[in-house]
Amino acid sequence: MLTFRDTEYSCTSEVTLSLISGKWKILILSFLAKGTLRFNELQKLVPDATQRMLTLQLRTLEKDGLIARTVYAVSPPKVEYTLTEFGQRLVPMLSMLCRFGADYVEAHGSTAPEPQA
Amino acid sequence: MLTFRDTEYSCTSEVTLSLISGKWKILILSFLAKGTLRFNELQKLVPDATQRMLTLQLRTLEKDGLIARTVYAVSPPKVEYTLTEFGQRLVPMLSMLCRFGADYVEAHGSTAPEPQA
DNA sequence: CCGTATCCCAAGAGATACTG
DNA sequence: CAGTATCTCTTGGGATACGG
Repeated sequence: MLTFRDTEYSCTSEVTLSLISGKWKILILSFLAKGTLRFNELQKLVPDATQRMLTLQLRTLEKDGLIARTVYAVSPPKVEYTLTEFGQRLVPMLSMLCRFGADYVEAHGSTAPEPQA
Repeated sequence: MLTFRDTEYSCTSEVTLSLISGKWKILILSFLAKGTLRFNELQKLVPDATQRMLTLQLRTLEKDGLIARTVYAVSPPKVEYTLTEFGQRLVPMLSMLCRFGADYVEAHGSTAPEPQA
């Protein structure tokens, strides 16, 4: 049992989960894992996220120290997002989650494998 | 992009997340990783979960094939829960999530480490 | 002992419109 | 270009009571 930022967790793994749960966070992190991106590039890569949601998720990731936001004082505005060192550390974990998920879907995908007749 | 059980996922890691997100699932899985448990044993181990919530989480985990439920036709009733093979496979991942979370809390815990005076 | 049923609330997320 | 501001709706979870 631990308290972290006014929230109670029964295991530190729940802290990790709280960092990456959010409709578009995994997608965002995956793309940023390949390199720095601007806001509108992310928008194109995650077209189903509304501008509002994309911003919200980015703000949370930034506040949590997983990504860094750099604003260039130019016109038109230019903002870049990158993974922080901690964000980088997350990448191999995302891969594991991916692999497990893929295995799971393959095993449970075709719902109820017919017993060989 | 994939559809699995009427839900859209942009990455298989999101499938994995959906399997383990739930207020008490990680805790339940962690305890079951150490061995089979009866319902009321779980209740004592997870006292903050209401009976209803505990049941709900267990039902979901069962439906998702991560735990198995065995009912013994005795009086008073006796029900046992165990990890399935797939549930076992989850265990090392939970450990990784734990370790990352612990690192994270340690690094970000004492909010703004004072520059050594 | 091991649940289910009902009611309620708060957080997360979508749609849409506006701005420096 | 890169955001805020509202408003609404759905979902997860809590409280409580009852049943085989």
